[in-house]
Amino acid sequence: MLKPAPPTSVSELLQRVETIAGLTLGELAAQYHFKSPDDLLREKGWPGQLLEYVLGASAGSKPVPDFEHIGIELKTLPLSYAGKPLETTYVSVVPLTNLTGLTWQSSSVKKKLNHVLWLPILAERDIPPIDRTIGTGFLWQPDAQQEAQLQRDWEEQIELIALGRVDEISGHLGEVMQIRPKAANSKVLTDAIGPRGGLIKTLPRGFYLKTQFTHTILVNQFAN
DNA sequence: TTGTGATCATTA
DNA sequence: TAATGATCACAA
Repeated sequence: MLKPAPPTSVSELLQRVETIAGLTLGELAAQYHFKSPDDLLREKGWPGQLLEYVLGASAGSKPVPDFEHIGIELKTLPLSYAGKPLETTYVSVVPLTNLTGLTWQSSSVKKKLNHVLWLPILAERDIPPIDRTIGTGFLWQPDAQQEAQLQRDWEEQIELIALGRVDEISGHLGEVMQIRPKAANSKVLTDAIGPRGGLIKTLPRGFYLKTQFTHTILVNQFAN
């Protein structure tokens, strides 16, 4: 099959999502002649890349939503047999310099999470990647409470960074969204504000949604 | 080199 | 066993 064109409307995207619900990742990959690794030790991003391809998301790493025309971000959500998220969800890189004037409203997190297409995958670790089943995808936008939680976590941790205290941040901070390393390995360094106001070198970081938060999104969705 | 797609694997 | 810190492939 040819590479699918980007969906031109939300309803078209949702139709495609319905079509793939219930298939395994391996079945989908075979249909589109997409590679199928035996494990994810070296291709951790494979589920997301396969789904992006099949649903017609813009390829590559651009600072725009996956479905640019309709402003929707695609996120796969790996679930246990019990239906709980197995992993945190990466959102975006954490800015560590040039924070002056940066606000929640103008933040990358706010933009990224404005409109998300969640695609649950039954992805317990004892299931080989190709046998993992795609669930029912659904659109989500943060409600007032969720946005308030995200904003509080963002502001609290960005303030620490602005104060030059990035090295005091670890994954335990944040009620629903944490900051953790996001790099090729622990030797990668980038600029950040230091305790005396100058620049220091530190590990690149990313914002991640905690599993408790994505689980709540899931429960709300399938309760309605 | 940096950002996007994430999961791996050791620690607590 | 959940969560934090570490890691991998690829594109631009």
